[in-house]
Amino acid sequence: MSKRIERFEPLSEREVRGYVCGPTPYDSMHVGHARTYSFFDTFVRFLRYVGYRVKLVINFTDIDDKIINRAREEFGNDAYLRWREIPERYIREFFEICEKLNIGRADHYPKVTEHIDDMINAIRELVNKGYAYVAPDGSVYFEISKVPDYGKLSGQDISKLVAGARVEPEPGKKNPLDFALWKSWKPGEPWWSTPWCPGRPGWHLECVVMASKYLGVPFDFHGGGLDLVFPHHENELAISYALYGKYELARYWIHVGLVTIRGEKMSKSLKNIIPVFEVLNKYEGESLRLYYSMTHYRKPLDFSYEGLSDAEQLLRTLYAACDFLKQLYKEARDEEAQEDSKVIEDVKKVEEAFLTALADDMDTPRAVSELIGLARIVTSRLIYMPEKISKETVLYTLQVLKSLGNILGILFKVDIDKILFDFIELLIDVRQRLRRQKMFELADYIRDELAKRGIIVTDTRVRTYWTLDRSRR
RNA sequence: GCCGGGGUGGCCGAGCGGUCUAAGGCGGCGGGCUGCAGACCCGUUAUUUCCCGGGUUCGAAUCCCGGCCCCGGCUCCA
Repeated sequence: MSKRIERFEPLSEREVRGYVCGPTPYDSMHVGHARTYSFFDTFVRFLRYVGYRVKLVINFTDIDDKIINRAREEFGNDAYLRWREIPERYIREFFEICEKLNIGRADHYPKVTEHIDDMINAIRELVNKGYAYVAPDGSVYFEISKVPDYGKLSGQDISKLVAGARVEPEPGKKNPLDFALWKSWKPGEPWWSTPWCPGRPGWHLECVVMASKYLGVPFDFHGGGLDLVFPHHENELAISYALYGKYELARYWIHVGLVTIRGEKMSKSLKNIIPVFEVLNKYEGESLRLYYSMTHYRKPLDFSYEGLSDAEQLLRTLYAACDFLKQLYKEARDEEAQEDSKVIEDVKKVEEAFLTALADDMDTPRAVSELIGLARIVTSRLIYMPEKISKETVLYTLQVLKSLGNILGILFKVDIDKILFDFIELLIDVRQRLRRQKMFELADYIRDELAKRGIIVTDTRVRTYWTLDRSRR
């Protein structure tokens, strides 16, 4: 609310409760949606890493104009009977994409259609308290002028908003800015019955109702895309003020910057929307995940495949470091060694810097660069001195690399099946023997054939290291 | 019109009053390692500089004022 970066202090000592505005499942998720959910997943992982219990709720607005329209397009006159297929399909897709992007499960995924009664009760209360009124057609509107601070969250001045070009006054509204809590039924639309009229819920109210049901009010953070600040979150805040008497639905509001394409916002009219599945046809979700982390969450992210390829390559470097460590482990000493304390100290420094970066308004780009620094320690120093470090130090380094990567939602495919690992090691050993006997043709053959299978071999003066390319599809 | 967010190297992107002779990545260049190769390693790649013009300060990319430009929001929006 202050428009400033504030120190994050949860309402309760050990637990953080958060609500993220989920999708309206009427179409495929695009790279902008995925950015938002990826960010909050990283945020939650970070909070957990530093010791909080986190309760996260992400909702589905599964009844809405856009869903009805989509159903009409697809099913024509059957839309009335089959509209539920639309949200079902896209909610399924949402979860598939979350899985590919390694976005962890929230604690609850409430749906509007499963909370109609709660919403009706809330509307009744709002009407009784005088914050809402019933229009002649039975629709119920929220009266924003009853909320003194309306506009504070988004920094809007209501007197100026009225003049806004895009406000299309609806009959029955006292003020064009009043918004529908309940929309009266029109032919062909789904409906639920209420004391006012058959119809369906409007946008905004559901988030307040469901957040309060699953988290209580106020809760710690409320998030979503930047485009939700106005009117959505402003209206949520107004509703919660009316309902709970406090102009504070959530302690902190976190809004993720929008994704642009060549500097412009993705939109249907510009036909520049990039659905997540399109990206996932060419890249691993993990690469996209890292790509997101390379831009600070509050900044706009100008999506490009070039940038994504950069991220993919970085990810290879990170995995190479992990794989090298596992091979290094075999060569490292059993007992404590000369360089151990120095290495451990350096690794700890990186870990600290990484966490400091995230504690500073979730500076993931800085965190990424720290993580790369850690990979560099491995690929430029450690692999050349197996005799100077202990197995324990190698394991420790690997564990830090993995767990820091895990906060960013990456490096979750480090483990390699033991049989595969041993098998590759065997081939590497055979190739080494061939090289020693100057049978380079055969040695190169092995290297090439391994490369075709995504195993990249690197000869160094101490050992031949190899890495599995996880970005291959 | 009103309200936000921005403008940093060839590109992406950190930095938010001194440690900036500007992190990190990509790309370029040079080299190393190697039998060769590399998605390996090292070095180098902004140096009258951080959109422009003023100002504050011992000191500014970082703060203030004034411009210019870009993007977004103003009931479809993550």
